[in-house]
Order: sequence, then structure tokens, then C-alpha cells
Amino acid sequence: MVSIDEVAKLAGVSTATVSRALSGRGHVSPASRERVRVAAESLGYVVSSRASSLASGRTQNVGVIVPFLDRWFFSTVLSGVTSALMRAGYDVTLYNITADAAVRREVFATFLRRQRVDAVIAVSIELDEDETSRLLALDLPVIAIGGPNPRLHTLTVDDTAVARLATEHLLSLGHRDIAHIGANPEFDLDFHIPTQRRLGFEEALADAGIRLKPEFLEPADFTVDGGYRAAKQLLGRPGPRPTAIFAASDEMAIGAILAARDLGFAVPEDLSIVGIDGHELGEFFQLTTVDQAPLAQGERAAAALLAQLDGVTDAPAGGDLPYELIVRGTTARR
Amino acid sequence: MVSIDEVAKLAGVSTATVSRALSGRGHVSPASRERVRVAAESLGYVVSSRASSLASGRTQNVGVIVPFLDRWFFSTVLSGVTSALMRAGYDVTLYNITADAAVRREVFATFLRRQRVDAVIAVSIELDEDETSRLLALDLPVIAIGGPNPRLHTLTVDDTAVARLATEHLLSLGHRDIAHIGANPEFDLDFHIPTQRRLGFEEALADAGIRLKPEFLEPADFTVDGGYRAAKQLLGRPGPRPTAIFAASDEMAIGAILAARDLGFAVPEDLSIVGIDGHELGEFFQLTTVDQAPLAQGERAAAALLAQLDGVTDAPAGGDLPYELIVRGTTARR
DNA sequence: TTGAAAGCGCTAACAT
DNA sequence: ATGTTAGCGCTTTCAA
Repeated sequence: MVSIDEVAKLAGVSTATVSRALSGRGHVSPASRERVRVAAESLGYVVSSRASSLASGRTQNVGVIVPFLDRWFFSTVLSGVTSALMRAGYDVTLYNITADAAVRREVFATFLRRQRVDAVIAVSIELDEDETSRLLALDLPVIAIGGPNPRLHTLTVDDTAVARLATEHLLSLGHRDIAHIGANPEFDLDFHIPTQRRLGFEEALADAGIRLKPEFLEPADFTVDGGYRAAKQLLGRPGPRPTAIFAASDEMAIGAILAARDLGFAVPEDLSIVGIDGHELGEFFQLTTVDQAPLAQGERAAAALLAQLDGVTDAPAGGDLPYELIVRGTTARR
Repeated sequence: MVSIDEVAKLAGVSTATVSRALSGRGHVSPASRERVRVAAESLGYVVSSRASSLASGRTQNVGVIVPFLDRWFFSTVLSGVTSALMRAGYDVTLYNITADAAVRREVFATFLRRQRVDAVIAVSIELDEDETSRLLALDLPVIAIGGPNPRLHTLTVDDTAVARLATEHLLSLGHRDIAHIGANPEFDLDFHIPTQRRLGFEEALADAGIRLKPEFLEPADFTVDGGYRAAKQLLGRPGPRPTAIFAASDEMAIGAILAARDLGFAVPEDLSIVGIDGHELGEFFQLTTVDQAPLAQGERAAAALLAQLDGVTDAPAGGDLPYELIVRGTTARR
């Protein structure tokens, strides 16, 4: 590995000047700067992050914590995060908090404390008090996407408002008998996002003066299969049948579309369906949805973090993420 | 941040002994080892990877290069890689080589040369000569998943054999008029996997003495939508119509299922469909497929790398990955 | 604007 | 089995 001394020798300056020229910190004459650039280039010199971070305290690396990698929403947010960070010259170290509770504990107790990162982005994780404290104790810039966590800077979409928007779309089309596939009101209280979406749904109905039928609330696990099963229940049970379904995720909405087809209901003629997310398959299924642009969420979080790292103190670290109703073919007037 | 000196003082030993006790390298008496462990624990001491890697040359970090994050196959492999690596105490630094050619170049020219990683895993990337050379020049253990790249240790499934297996499954059910959705024979020559799958298909047909109809080869882009369009072409065109379709990926196979339904063909009564991958949605659609267990692929690659890092020199770095025909509901006798 | 030199917090060779 | 100590390759004071 070529070291800074060789660059210094070739450029005819001291190692201090090489360091200053390459990092852009401190004053270097244009002439020296150019000679250093050329020397480094010709030798193929790259600053060792080991040595650099030990000396400076900066790593040029951001830690990203995700709860899943193999689910569309999370990997899409992550994709946005990494591309924005890499474009800015940062490496990204990934902490995948999956099922294994022991690994999860280790991430907060050890991995994140190795001084490997300058900042942390937590993607849609429900952090408990202890984990939040440990994150804060790192004394590093931290941004959470999707929360909300009152102790952290959080970029979040207003899930209640998103759900209201989806529901109001159905209401404005004349639907009154609207079912919801999503959080289980009894068991999912700890999970903010599903619950917020259910509450938004209930609020919109209440505002429209519609009394919610309890049997129109069908819990599901946010997968296509879960949405399929839930929709079959809603459509197959004797008794009142909904004319529209609001699913708390696009994947569940797609499951509902397939269930409706299998039962012989035409979408949207017999049944309107709306989802949330902006899933890549939404266009294929002509799914009406509230797009929350996960790729852009990741990019925004990265940008906010970079601003903090650059010392832009007046950058608002938290904030509301945008969303948009995309009306396609699965909803219609009743 | 608590440092090694504080631990040494509290344990009543030198910093060298602390280092030895914590890393497990060199001899330490059980008594000292325990005192160090307790001291470190009570102080919440974690070895600084900055300082440790500068002194030792080891980072406890593995770099992973992926071409996409937001596609199921790649994020699933990555999930397997990260969970296995994290279980072994390693961090994972992610290099997402997406569209942006400038970033891609930087990854090989700069990011990977920062001395941040002990080893590299390249997931299903078509690396050119220059990139391969740069990877090799790092002088680090490198394992590629899916390749094949003759210059790298590669874990790879035999794509031709996988395709033969899928095709032979259809042949054994009595199908003669089998179409393939996948690589474009004219344009996709540079992409190994699609092309190998097409060749396996053609070989199986040839072995069965069946002449392939050129119009039964329909190129598509490995998405659900692409599979849908391709199947519509195959089924909608006047002239001979296939009784079975072999799609080079599960996502395209799912598209084909949906296309068949829309055109009024019953699956598998009128049309058998088989895919490749082991996609999470396969079970929902009752899709017959050749499962290549991407999660296990990632885990295996990680295990192979860890063996190399542990100095197990006789560990076979390369090798063939397993696959398995999963017969579900989309294929039947004709 | 530049250079000399003192660390950054560990590890490993060497000595005991 | 343990301690002493010289680095690892940079960055950043400090002085010029």
C-alpha cells in the first residue's frame, strides 16, 4: 500500500501538506495542491481510513440500522440512503437487526460502539427506551426514518394523515361501506405505523359520520398472502359486505385484488381497493395508492445527515416526509 | 469513551494483557482473563476498531458489493450474508453499485481501497476485467456469488443445470411445446445467468429430440411485468401455442400466471408454468420452481469467507451451490 | 503557506 | 504468563 510519505516525497512537500491538500482542511497554495493531487493520482494513493480516523476522529462512514433487508419497503429506503451517502463519498456500514435478539442486543452494546461510524440512520425500527438511550450515548448525529421517537430526530410521514387521505379518496367516490386490512386493534398497539394507519381510517370515517362496523376491520401481517386471506374473509362472510377496501400496505392491497378476482368480484366495478406505499408492483396491478416514495425517504434522510455532518447546524434534522395519492385503476365511484 | 488504559488499571494488569485477554490472541492466565473481562464489562469498554485495525491490520469488517438493493433476489442474498457475518462478530460495509457509473468506478478506485475491510463478497455482479483486477489488487480474500468469474473464487449455482432441471420437469410431464421467457439470444450474450438458463433449456429440448421453435423464445427483463407481456405474446399470437412455459425467474413466471389468467387460460390445466429462484411469493401463487435458496447462498458465502479469515486454508473457497425442484400447483401432465 | 513533531488508542515483538 | 515499548499511518497543533 502506498503511504502518505511517498506522496509527500513525490510532490516535494511534507506529509502535513499532503494531508491538508487532500482533505481540503487548512490552507494550501494552489501550486502545492495541484502537485499533491498529481502525485497522489499517479501513485494511486488512497487515504487509509484506519489511520485517518484514528488521528482525526472522522471515519467517512455512516451506520445504517434496518429491521429487514428482504422486504421491499426497507430495501428500497436503504437503496436511497446508500446511493446518496456514496455519492457524497461516504461508506455505509449496515446493521441488520433481524429476528435474532442476541444479535440485536450486540448491535447496540458492541457493534455501534466500535467507533466505526460518524453518524447513524435508523430505518423504521421500533426502538425501546434502552436502545434509544444507547443510541444517544454514542454522542453521534442520529436520524430515524419513520418513528416517531420523541427522543430522536425523526423523518416521518404522517401515517394518520396518509390513512385519512386514502380513506377520504374512497369516501369521495361515494363509498360508505369501507373495510380496513391492517393493524389488529387488540394486539398491534406497540407497532406505531399499522396503528396510526388504522386510526387515520377510523377518524376519516368518523368525520364523514359513518359508524365503523367492527367486522370491517380485518387484521393482517402486511404480506400479499395476509392481504389475500383478509380480503377473502371480508368478502366471503355472510352479512354486510364492503364496497371498498383500504389496505394498510400495497402488498396487502395486491393480495386483496387477487382475492377479489378469485371470488369473482370485479375490481373496481364491484370492489374498490386502495393501498399505501408506492410499491413497484403497484403500476402493474393498476393499484390506487398513497405513494410515500421510500427511495426519496432514504435520500432525504441521508441528505439531512450530511448537512449535520457538514456542520450546517440550522438544518432541520427532523421533519415530515411527503406523500401523494396516486389514482390508478383499482378504485371507482360506487 | 473509555479506553484500554482504564480497563488495565481496574483489572490490575497491563494494556497488553487486556488486549490479549479480549482478543483471545496470546496466552493469558484464566484469572487475569476473568479480571479483564469483568473490568471491561463494568466499564462498558469496547475495542476501538480505529485503533485496533491500525495496529493489527484487522478490521473485523467485510465489504459486500451488490448491484441492486431493491430487488428481491439480491436483498435476500444480502440478508443471508449480513446475518451470518454479524453472528460472527463482523460488521458489514455495503457497496451498492447501482446505475451511476461514476459511483461504480469510485467504489473500485477509492472506497474499497480505504483499508476499511478484511475481505470482500461480490454478489451477482458482472465484473469487467479492470474491476476484477482491482479487486484482486486489494490482496484480500474475495468471494463472488454467482458468476462465474475465472479469476475469482466463486460460489455459483450451475445455471445451465438448473434450467435443464426445470425443462426436464416439463418434459417428464409430457410437454413437447415448451416456450421460454428469459434471455434475448441476440442481445443478452454479456449477461451470463440469463444466457446460461436459456442454453440449459435448449439443451434439454435437444436431448429430448425436440426442435425448438424460434417463436417460443420470448425475451423479457426479469420483472413481473416483463413476464406478463412475454406470456401474452406467446399465448396470444396466432399459430402454434405452447402447452408449457419455462420462465427464467419466478417473478417472470408470476407475470406469466397472471397473463394466462387474463387471457382465460387455466393454470395448470391449459398451461403449465415453471420458474427459477424460490421467490417468497412462489408459495402464494403455488408456483412450481427450482429453488436456489438465496438466503442460504448468502450464508454459505459468508461462512466460506469466515473460514478463510480464520486461516482455514484447506477450506474450498469456490463451489457449487445447491438447488432443488419444488413441484407445486402450476405444472401438470398434459 | 508550510514543516516538525506529538499524538490518536491500540497490538505485537521482545524481554523477562 | 506478563509488562515494556515501539510502532501502525495519518492529522493537527505549534512555530516559523
